[in-house]
Amino acid sequence: MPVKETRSFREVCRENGIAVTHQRQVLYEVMKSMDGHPSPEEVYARVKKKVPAISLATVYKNIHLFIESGVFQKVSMHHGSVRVEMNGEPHHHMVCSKCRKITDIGEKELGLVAKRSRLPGGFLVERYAVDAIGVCASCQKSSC
Amino acid sequence: MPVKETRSFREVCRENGIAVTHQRQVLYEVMKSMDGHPSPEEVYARVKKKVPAISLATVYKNIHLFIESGVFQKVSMHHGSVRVEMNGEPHHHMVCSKCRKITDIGEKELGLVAKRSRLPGGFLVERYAVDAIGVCASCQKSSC
DNA sequence: AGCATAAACGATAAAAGTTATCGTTTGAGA
DNA sequence: TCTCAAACGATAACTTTTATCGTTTATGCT
Ligand SMILES: [Mn+2]
Ligand SMILES: [Mn+2]
Ligand SMILES: [Zn+2]
Ligand SMILES: [Zn+2]
Repeated sequence: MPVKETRSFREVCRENGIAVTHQRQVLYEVMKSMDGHPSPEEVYARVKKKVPAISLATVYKNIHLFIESGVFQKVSMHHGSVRVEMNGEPHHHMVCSKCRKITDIGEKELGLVAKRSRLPGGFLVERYAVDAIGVCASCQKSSC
Repeated sequence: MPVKETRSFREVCRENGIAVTHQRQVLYEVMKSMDGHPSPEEVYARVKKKVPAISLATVYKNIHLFIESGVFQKVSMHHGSVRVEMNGEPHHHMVCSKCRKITDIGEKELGLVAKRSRLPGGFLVERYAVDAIGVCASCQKSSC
């Protein structure tokens, strides 16, 4: 069973043209075993137990690599510096995955339906925030 | 017309029990005039043209104050450090506004949105990311 | 298996974003 | 006008992320 896991990781690397290093492999397996939505520091703390000499920079570099390769994803497009919303009207956002531009869009234009105020686990909903993630018109034209 | 604006800002301050300082007032008016979703640094650059001696710390402190008072909002709950998603199944998130915990929820349990792949302005949608923002069961019990 | 080379690694400095500290200034109520 | 808590500016400190660079390692080719 570790054999199968190893083979599948090797295939992932082969597909994406990246080398199979010891650090990379342990990182991949540790991350796969983690629940929730850890930060790079949390991943670093975990993987350090198995590879004590690993560098935080290596963790960051490989998390980026995994995300670029589609092996894992980012929880949100909105990490980094805080952004302020001055538009008091309830609305949602279109987020361009190329240029990261955030554009307002009303609920009606979005075609949004069905709003539950209670969700499984007893979660009480105050509001919904929807991101339509894709490519803006300007980035579709320019082939960058 | 500047008189009316001033009065409304004074009322906002009165309602929230905060002092009407010169910096605060200019900051409020500059921010209200800004489109999009600026970062604190962008706000700072703008307000500095009108109050050159203002400190970046003052900008940060007042942005927080405005957000806490509900005058303005944050674009997203997900600023700060990047979080990695290892759950490959398509899903959305419940985000607790008290403890900030992020919990997975499937599309079916959520009640979901309509799926338009084209949005106004020629935006091409790749996927939707929905945050149900509210209070988790644990934070409902504890009255903190 | 041995070799060459590009990629990856670890250590750490630097950059970016944010918060804390502290002495000085100012707004609000008496 | 006077008093004092609140707010301000300057800047140090902290957090998160990226860049740099010398060393090590994986890979493809004999
Ligand atoms: Mn908006
Ligand atoms: Mn998730
Ligand atoms: Zn774009
Ligand atoms: Zn909570």
